[in-house]
Amino acid sequence: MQDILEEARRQLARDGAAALSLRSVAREVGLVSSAVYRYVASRDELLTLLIIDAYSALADHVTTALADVRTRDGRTQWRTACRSLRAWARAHQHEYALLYGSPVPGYAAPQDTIAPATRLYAALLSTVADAHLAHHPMRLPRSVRSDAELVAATLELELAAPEVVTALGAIASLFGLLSFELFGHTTGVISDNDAYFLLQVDALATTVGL
Amino acid sequence: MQDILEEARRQLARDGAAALSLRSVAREVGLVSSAVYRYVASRDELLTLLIIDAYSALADHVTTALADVRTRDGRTQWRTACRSLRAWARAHQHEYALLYGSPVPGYAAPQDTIAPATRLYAALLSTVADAHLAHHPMRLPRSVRSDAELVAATLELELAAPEVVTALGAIASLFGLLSFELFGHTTGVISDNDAYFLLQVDALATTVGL
DNA sequence: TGTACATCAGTGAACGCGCGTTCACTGATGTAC
DNA sequence: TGTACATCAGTGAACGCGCGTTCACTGATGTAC
Repeated sequence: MQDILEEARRQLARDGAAALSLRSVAREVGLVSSAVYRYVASRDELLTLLIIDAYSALADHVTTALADVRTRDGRTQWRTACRSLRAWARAHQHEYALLYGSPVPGYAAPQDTIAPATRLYAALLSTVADAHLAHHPMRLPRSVRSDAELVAATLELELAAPEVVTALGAIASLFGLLSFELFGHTTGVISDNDAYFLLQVDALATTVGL
Repeated sequence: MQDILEEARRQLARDGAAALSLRSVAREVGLVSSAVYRYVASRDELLTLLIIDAYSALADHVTTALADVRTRDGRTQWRTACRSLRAWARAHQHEYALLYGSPVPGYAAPQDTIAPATRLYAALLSTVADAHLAHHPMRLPRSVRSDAELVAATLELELAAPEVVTALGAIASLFGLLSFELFGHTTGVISDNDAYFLLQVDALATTVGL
């Protein structure tokens, strides 16, 4: 089982989710194709395992980066989280694409992927938890307000609704920046992706009130 | 040729790029599979045609929406552009995924896709062209500054480098928001996607100085 | 201590599927003298 | 006006490929009496 997962991870990293097949995993691991079904019910289940795996690895990566900086400064934390997120994404492009790119056609993500996915958001939001937003002229519709409050409650964050909304916006921006870079939309436009990313991350920190 | 493209568009819209095959297009259009090669050199070329097509359709959509509002107010323009972008994306999810989601494995976008892709960015940036950014404490590294200046020059925009950078950030944010929504990352978090999107779009307008 | 049985990982063949691409060809339409 | 030839859209068969999944099976290992 360990072998199968390892090989599947390797193939995902090398060729992407679309190219992942039970048969080639079996082949590489020295089994006949049908033997894999002793361990995994279907291709979709394998994919689910890999997705959970990737979410967890990413969350671990960011979490330990945050633990390592040992600072109480929100901006530094935010910067650290963003940089480690980007580092992981660049090192695991296919995994990133699997998690945050186009949904795999015909595959419906089961409930089990939610919790590991949430860990990253929790880590990111925690870095802005002590941001002091001078003033929020943001008037929230009831629906959005209650969503935001639910997020804060679920993640046990001491943030008011407008702050949560702002922070969620910053997270979406972050993934927008990453997806643009990793999916090739900055090619020919941005020459220095490192500097550009850091600049934007700092701008987001400011927007968020850090 | 027209028929082939139409059918390919239809299959792309229905099943996504991954499921698009020359054989099924041929079948549906009433040709034998090899006959398609009289019109299209390979599957990749067909994909390229569809990508160019989609970029153009999207740019058209946003451009005409902008032309229709007839306002000189930047914020209204920005809002209009964002809303029409989102409307198109929601109505053409697979096309959106093809353009802005994970890159198709083994497919390298040729030069021909750049121009049509640029039209949208030009339209978006034009809406912030007369934004007045009170003050930009942004210190730009040389590399980023020259990239930004090149963008402004290429698109013939009267924007200083820091403003371009801010605007590009807003565009990335926009796509981050859209991708999150369309790729299912707001499910269970945001209940009222319409309101949430508009709120964030307005926040971006403010950030950008509109 | 030895026999009978159950468990279980892995095998091998098969089903049925769809794909991209090539190639020699037919047969209708258009063109040139 | 009529014949000879060229063009060109489309055919049909084939190559070679890989896939997910099922199913009856073997043979080694472990367990119970």
